[in-house]
Amino acid sequence: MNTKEIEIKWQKYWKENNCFKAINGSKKPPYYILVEFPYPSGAGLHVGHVRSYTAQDAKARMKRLQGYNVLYPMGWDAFGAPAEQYAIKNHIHPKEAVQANIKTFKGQMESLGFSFDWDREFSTTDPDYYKWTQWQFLKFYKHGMAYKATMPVNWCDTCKTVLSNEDAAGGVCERCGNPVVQKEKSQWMLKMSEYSEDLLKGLDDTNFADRVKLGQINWIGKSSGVEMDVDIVGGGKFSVFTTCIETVYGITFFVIAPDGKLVQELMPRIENKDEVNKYIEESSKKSAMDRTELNKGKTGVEVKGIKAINPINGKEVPIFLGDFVLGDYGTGAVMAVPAHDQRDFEYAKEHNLDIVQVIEGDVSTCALEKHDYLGKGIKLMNSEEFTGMTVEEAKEAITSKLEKLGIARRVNNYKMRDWIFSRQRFWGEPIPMINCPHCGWVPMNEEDLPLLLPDVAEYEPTENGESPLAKIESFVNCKCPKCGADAKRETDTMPNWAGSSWYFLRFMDARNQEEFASMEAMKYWQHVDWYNGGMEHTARHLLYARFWVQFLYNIGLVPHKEMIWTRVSHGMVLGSNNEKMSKSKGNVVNPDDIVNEFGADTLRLYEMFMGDYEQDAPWSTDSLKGCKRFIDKVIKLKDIMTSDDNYSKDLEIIQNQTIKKVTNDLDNMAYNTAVSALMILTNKYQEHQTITKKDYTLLLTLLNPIAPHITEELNEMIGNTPIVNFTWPKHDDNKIVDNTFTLVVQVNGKVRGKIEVETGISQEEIETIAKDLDNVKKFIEGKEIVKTIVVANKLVNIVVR
RNA sequence: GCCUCCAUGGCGGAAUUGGUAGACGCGAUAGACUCAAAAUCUAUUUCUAGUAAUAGAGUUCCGGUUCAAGUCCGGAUGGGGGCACCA
Repeated sequence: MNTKEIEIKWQKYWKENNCFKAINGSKKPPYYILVEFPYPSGAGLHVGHVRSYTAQDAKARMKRLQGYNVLYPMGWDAFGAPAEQYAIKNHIHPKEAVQANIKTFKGQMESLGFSFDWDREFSTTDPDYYKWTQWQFLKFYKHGMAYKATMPVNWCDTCKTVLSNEDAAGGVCERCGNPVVQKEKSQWMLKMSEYSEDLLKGLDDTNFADRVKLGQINWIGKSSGVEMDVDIVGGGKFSVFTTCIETVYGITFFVIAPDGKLVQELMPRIENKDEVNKYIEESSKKSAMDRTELNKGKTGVEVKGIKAINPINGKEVPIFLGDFVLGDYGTGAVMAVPAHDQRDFEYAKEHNLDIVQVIEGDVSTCALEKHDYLGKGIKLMNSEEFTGMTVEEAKEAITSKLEKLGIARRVNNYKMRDWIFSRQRFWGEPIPMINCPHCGWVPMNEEDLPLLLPDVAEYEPTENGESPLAKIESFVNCKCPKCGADAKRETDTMPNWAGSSWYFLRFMDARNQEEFASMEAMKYWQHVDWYNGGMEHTARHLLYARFWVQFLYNIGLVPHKEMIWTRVSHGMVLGSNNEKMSKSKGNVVNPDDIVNEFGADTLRLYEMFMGDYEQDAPWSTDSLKGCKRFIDKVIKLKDIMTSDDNYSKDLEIIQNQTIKKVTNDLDNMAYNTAVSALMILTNKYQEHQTITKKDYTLLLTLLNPIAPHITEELNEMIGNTPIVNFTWPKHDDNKIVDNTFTLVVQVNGKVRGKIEVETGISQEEIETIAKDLDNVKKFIEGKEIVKTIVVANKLVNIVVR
């Protein structure tokens, strides 16, 4: 059989008959299946894409046969640094590169027969789409959720560009190898931290797996503690946050951030200015992650001439600069209790500082930390009136006392920070803000959107790190929408995350020219039922998207606070050497080659069969061939088919078991076992010598979601109407259990015999049969039977002594 | 460093959630068909001993709970993912 011809034939049939069109407002129950839309890179579709798209495609195809109005859309996440880099390197406008790449991707997807509703396709780079991304940014701004702030960025002075932490790893620029410095930049920020609590609570309204929820919870990073004011000798004060206020008597120094405001305020009074400035200079070269690593957290320098006062006992203690404290996180200062915090302990040893123990236990070699002492009834020491209280009592009593003194407050602290929303890049959505010399920052009028990216070829980086847009005068110069004066546009663009934070809403109503999506459409679809994507996106992308949706909900623009119900993450397809596929390693498999040589159905089937969907799996062409062999077996079954239009009676049980298994497995993303069940059914059919038309049709139907082309073709050849119009089969619970089962007989938990017995046999009968087995007798003879445990329809365990 | 997930034959993996470890597939070995090869079909395939029945060992390692542990608990080792400008 010519797979290529069959594939093209059915792909054409599906397209011409609008088989996969989702209808807004349909009477059928809605079912929204989503895969993360890809970034259309020049490399073309990856076999990893094929894995997740096939998985969701199989689910979509089954759900349609089950009577659902299925929305399975596809689009393009095409803004971002890679497209810009590609453009600079190849002297091609990113717009053109993206268009060409999308064409390739789409052709590849079509060749694999994915049942996307292409009528809803869009790219985040379409003005029709980013108009609404900009419109939503204006909503953030108008509701006080967007603001400008000065933030440090990784800067490469050679490449004249801002770098990600990844590209700046180890303090050197990934591209040119020169040292990376920290540079202050004025950036647009979204007040995501305001949503910390809501984003935590919202998880209750989702069906995410526990580990996905945990990822979100940890990212938000809530901790309850105390914020305490600390006076400086000779005037001034700062505050610190701690979750361990019970150790307050153990403070022997404070550490403040080298990049914070406080050190600058204190500068005139600092005696060792040169030393301090040198340290500030050094730490500005390190990224946040390098700074906070525990084993590197011991560098620091004392701020001489200035002491802080421990508010609980009035003791004067030194202040240090330490780069493990970040200026833009928390209060930019921490209290240090070396006896009860390992990092402080090591810091104290390194800098010869006092260690004062305030909780009972051994602190001679390392700190006694909170996980060592909490919840164990351990008592305080060296803590004035609190000495002798348990840690838990003291926590409360000390907090109350400090509160009464008016120098401390109970607060919740969140790790999650505001979202840095500016990028100094060309290839992103322009931020629709105008800086007027008289009015300050003024939002564009909504009716003037979209603010188009200028259609010029000047996207190379600027000398000073401004966005390439800053060089384009026709873009920059404009009139203030408020007063009409000459003004200048914001030249930063949005991060790639912006467009992907709400695209799933647009798919619900993709051609709407009046709104980003109508409330009616969003109410009809309700939410994304299954959202599939990569592991690497389960924390941040999902959090950004949830934040965006919650904001839109709060201003009345979407119907629910959470618009994504279930999130699943697929494992990667690795190269056959078990490493990530990459050109440099030469282990890349191109899906086109596989489709041409083995057919789309074989590739789809193999990728579903290769392993647990949520785990990484290495590519194996041998295993792929095994899947081809399976499809050939299914084709050959046609030769033993009779025209009998009933099911074979003796295949009833295995058939009903397979229906149940495949249906459940497709629902639960257990594709590898669904395929395995179909292989077992096929093997049974083969042994059976003849099968009826009905038997064969059932197999083709169950296999159809995974291998749609060949099953449609075979189904047509045996005279049926297309499977795409079928109703999905249902199993009969009365026909999945055999009337006998294999009873497993154990003695002391070890299997000593197996015997075929009737289903539903009584406990007494089972015991009698079990004890009568020769091999069992050997092991129980002359021993006392302590007890006998029977598991219904499964096993019996005789415990002897 | 912090958070998190994972670890089962020669290989990919399965195990109804505490109840037969190794389903299904690959590979390998032997046989059938063939002048031959490929394809296909049949049989065997966790390890050790045994012709076999069967016995012993066995799910990264150490320990625990239980009649029963791949599954639950404690600890260790190794690997993947995330850590805020790659997406």
